[in-house]
Amino acid sequence: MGQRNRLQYIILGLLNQHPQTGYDLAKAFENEIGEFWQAQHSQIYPMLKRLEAAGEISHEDTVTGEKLAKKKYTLTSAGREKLVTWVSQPSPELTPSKDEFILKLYFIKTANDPRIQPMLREQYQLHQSQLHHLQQRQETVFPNQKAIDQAYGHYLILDHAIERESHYVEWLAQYLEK
Amino acid sequence: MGQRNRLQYIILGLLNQHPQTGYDLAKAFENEIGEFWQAQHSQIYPMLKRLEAAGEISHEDTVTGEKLAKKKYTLTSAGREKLVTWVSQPSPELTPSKDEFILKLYFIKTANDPRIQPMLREQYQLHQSQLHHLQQRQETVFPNQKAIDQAYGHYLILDHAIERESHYVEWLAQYLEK
DNA sequence: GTACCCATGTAAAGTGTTACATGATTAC
DNA sequence: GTAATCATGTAACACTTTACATGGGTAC
Repeated sequence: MGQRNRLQYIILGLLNQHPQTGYDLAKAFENEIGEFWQAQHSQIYPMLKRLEAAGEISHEDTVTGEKLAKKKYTLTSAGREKLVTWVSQPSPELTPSKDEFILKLYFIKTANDPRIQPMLREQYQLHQSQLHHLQQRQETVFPNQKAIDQAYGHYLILDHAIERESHYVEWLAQYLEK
Repeated sequence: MGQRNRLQYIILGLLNQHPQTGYDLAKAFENEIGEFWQAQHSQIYPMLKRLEAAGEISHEDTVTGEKLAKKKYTLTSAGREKLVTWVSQPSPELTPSKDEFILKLYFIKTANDPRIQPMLREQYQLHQSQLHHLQQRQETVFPNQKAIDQAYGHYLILDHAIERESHYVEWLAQYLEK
């Protein structure tokens, strides 16, 4: 990963939805898109500066209350163009993934090793609760067809995340002893 | 990711299966376990030095042909202990994943955007061919029950990878227009 | 008044990729 | 002989996380 600087495009994409602050972006990386990309604020703020220096975004200071200064960032037309180009480009590479639990299983040689079942149970609970969480979010964010139509992309990735978790849970259950 | 130095444990786990060279390890990160962890030789060789300095592995020089020197690494008892501890430890965190294609979908707002179908088709082909590749590997590596019993962990992770790809493909197909 | 969240930033350290470098062996 | 693969290593750079640092706003 890395070195292709995908983060910049994701920030452009998020800002294209509506102008937001760095703090808002950091929240988005925990919620809406957290299933498929992560970034901390320490990575976001410098990137916003870079994008602004490159003329792809601009900011407006807004003041809440006494003097809390926020920087609300917006795409420039150059930024919007760059975003469109990125989205239109093919993504011909499989996403590498790193799953520590699955690897631990790999290092267990025999099917009757007593460590397997507790490990499976732990992961089952972990993914089951994540699945519930995602399903609840789907119910609240997309209660009807209209909500889906208005944020189709968001619907797609949430649906994908739910499918992924649900099959992970099924796979675990298959090897769980009753 | 990072900062927990998982790579060291994976190397210990691989060496525990049988003594190997850094080159062999690099190959393993492309093949057997490439679905769930990746590392280049530039990361592996320094790690081998670190592990050896820490007394967790040791190496033996072997010479093939005229003077090709290989370093075959083996676990020490300290290394084996460290590996067992790691495997026995819980893995209570969900694996973060980064999927550029899914994110691009997120930035497309409407279901009838003309970019969606070509993107889905591209990913369909990509994951379909990956699925075939994994299925073929399963057939050749695990032709019978005996092979499964002898490398149960390997069987599990290959099975998991196949399930994952196969559901990814199904998910894509669901949104593909005929 | 205090705990929690909003809000922005920088520094340090760790992890990972690409490129640089070199040489031996094997299959054609 | 030459291309592909085996084999080992370092350097530079890019990316990511954790920690350091600061201050305002809001709910109890």
